[in-house]
Amino acid sequence: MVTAGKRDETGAARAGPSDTGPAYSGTASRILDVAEALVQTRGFNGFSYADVAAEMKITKAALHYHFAGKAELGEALITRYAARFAAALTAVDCAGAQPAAKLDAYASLYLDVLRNQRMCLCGMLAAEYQTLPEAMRVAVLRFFDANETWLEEVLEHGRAAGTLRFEGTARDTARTIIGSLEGAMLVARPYGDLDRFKAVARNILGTLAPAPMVAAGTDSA
Amino acid sequence: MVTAGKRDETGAARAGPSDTGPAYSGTASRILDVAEALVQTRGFNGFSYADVAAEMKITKAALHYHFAGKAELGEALITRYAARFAAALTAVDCAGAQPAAKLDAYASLYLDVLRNQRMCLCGMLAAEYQTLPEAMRVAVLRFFDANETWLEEVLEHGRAAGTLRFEGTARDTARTIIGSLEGAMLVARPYGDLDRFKAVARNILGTLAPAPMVAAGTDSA
DNA sequence: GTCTATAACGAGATAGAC
DNA sequence: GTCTATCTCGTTATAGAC
Repeated sequence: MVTAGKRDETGAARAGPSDTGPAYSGTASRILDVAEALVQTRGFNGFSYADVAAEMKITKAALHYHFAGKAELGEALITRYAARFAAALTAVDCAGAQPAAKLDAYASLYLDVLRNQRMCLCGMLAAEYQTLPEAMRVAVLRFFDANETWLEEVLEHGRAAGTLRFEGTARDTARTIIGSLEGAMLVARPYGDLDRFKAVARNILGTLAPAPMVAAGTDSA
Repeated sequence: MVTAGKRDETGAARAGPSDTGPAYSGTASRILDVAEALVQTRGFNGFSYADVAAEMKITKAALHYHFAGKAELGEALITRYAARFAAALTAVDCAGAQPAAKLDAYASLYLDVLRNQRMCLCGMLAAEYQTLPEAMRVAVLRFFDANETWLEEVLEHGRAAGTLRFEGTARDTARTIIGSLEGAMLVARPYGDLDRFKAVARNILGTLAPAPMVAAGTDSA
């Protein structure tokens, strides 16, 4: 599936105690880092092997050794990104905070991406969806599904505990959160304005809980 | 709204009594139609002159006669799209409905785009922003600015009349609406699921007014 | 694991005929 | 206003040396 030619020659890159996904060699891992940054800023159709090779100071041919083609590289990018995101959500769960605080933490993940002047990888790929190879399409949808599932559970727990209030289903509310935060990133990034994102996140999450959300410096609520 | 069908080359394409923007020749207008559809579905970096020429059954060279380069074509696309969108908003204003109904109409404009399995032109370009020529960048931001200004006024009027309720500034709320609807389109399109968009729109607009919104056939909420 | 070299193709763009 | 023909460049990808 991922076409990492060989395994690590040294230690490989591991995340932690729970092993998620394939481990890439140091070079393959760095290729993914560079490609990821390029896709998140320029889009999958807006970068080339030449771009990655130039930034890494290796040749295009070397890239093909690690990832047979752009499609395989793209697939690996999503898989790694999704695994990292899932790990971040698990970390939030393990912190054992209240549902409302979990939603704040969720929004903070988006904010961190935007801080690096990047778009969410899968949000970017969602825009280019029609041009993507099938394997990438499937992976993109799975990413959103995973987000939805996690949010749904947080929302249900919050509603059961009485700390979150919302109309309609938890699923629709989860989809609203995902869509709104993705869109907030999409629009805020061209303006280079973090506050634009924060204002939307505050508005969205603010309707779910009485307490102020997301790095709320001004406590007008 | 958004993207009319085909016009004959003798009549040129006019919107109505109030003339907005430059009038294109029949051919130029059809080029814009085809290119618009391609950008909205595949992105600016996901289509080529060859694609347009093929669909129109003319040659690439003919395209260059009407639009010197891809940058100029892109600029013309945004300008026309923004003018059409502005005209649609003016039409909503002239209908003289209540603020809440205007917001519904606004969301319907997005829904119509999604119905054609397209992304908002400027939402798509926002994703590709970093790769766009300067003139296109400016035009994209102006589109969002115009949306924001219009929504801001609707929101202010609604709040003054007591038919809309929201916390914070009208500007931040306007930005929330834009971001949320753009993001809802972005995510709903890959799933090919209109309901996904509707659910988000209902949730977002529902927090602003007591009445159900957006083509709410079932008022069970 | 990385290189040189190159194939094979498509991109945006131009010149000049009709 | 559209054509044929061509140019130049960048793209993905492969073969084979080191």
